Amino acid sequence: MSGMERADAARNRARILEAAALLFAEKAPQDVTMDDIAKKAGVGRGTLYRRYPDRASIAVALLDEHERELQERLLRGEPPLGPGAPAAERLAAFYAAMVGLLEGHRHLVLGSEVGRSRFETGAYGFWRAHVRVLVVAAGVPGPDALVDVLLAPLAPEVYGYQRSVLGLTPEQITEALTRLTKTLDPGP
Amino acid sequence: MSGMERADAARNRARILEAAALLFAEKAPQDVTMDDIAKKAGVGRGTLYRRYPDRASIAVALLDEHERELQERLLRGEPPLGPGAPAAERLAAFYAAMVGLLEGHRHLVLGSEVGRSRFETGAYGFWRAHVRVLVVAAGVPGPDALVDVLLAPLAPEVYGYQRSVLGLTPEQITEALTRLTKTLDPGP
DNA sequence: AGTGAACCGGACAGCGTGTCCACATAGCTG
DNA sequence: CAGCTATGTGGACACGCTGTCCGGTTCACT
Repeated sequence: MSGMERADAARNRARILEAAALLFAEKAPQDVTMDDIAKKAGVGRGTLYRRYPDRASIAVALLDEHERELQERLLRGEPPLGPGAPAAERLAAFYAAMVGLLEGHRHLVLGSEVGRSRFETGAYGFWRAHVRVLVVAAGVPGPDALVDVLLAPLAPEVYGYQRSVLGLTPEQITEALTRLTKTLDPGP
Repeated sequence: MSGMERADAARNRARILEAAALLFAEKAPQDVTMDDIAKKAGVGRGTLYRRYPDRASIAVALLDEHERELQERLLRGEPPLGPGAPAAERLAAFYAAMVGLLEGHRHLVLGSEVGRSRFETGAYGFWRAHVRVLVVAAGVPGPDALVDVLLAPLAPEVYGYQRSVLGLTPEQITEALTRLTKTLDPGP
């Protein structure tokens, strides 16, 4: 069958992912070369390129399950993250959850954006759709422009700068983000 | 004297800047190679590298005067951009001015960030200091984290995505940004 | 076991970067 | 105006990374 993956292929995929995770953890994404990954995983370049055309796809694969879990909770989890709470509270909960995600997997998120921009990743589309629903629910006029504005501070470069250079804590950042929910209040 | 620039050097600097401006205008920053610029300017690679170690420095040089002008107006211009108006209004004026800058020189701003991140550029430090003053003036507790959050939507990638992919107008984007000034309102 | 298909891995060519140095030229000096 | 020196110039060079390609190998099924 074409849907079945051969045993050796599966084993190599696992080794690649494991090696990539280690490398992404120890140095900046743009300094991790495809050669490094192949070397550390003990496979040849061709094998690596067969499945993953670039670094980004590897990081995406590593990130996938974590993002999936959060996406699931947004869609069907308990309020305030899931449906049922007021838009502003859901947005605040989303921010807190995203800070958690960034804190745990910053290098991976950063790695998933090498070469292409974050807007081209599938995940951005999901976050965008989610926040858009909240903005619309709050009755904000012209919601489209606001969505990306609200999502912008979650760019990994911004978070990394705040954490590593400025030395801010996740709590401080979350608090500042929570302040953004004021934009959903009815107003002029 | 060591402070004096030789005439031929000055002429070549002008040719390099002119060539780079044309190239940045016609294609994406990462597709403009140092070779392209040297070729178009009619100088050798060595000459190019002598003054500008990378693409970013060239874009910064091109951007310099535009940013300087805005910085001047922020410091000493008329309210609401300059001093004298309430913090929220000054922030709104700053956003509007930055949209103008991005709209006019998006490729340059983008180009000034190849390789390094925008936080390392001198300009970011200036915008940061300015917004920080406004946030502090508004009496927001824990201002530091909020500053970068407020600055994040001005990242050229975000603006470019909103304009080119989403098809939003500068006015729509400015309006959404203006909504962010609500974060300066006194609150819980 | 035998067979076809999928998979593996290293070699290869192309591209961009950044450095280096022999040569040329500007601008000072007598 | 001619000689001198520091500065500027330009192209050749070596290196590292990318992405592709193909001969050989291994798996899974019969």
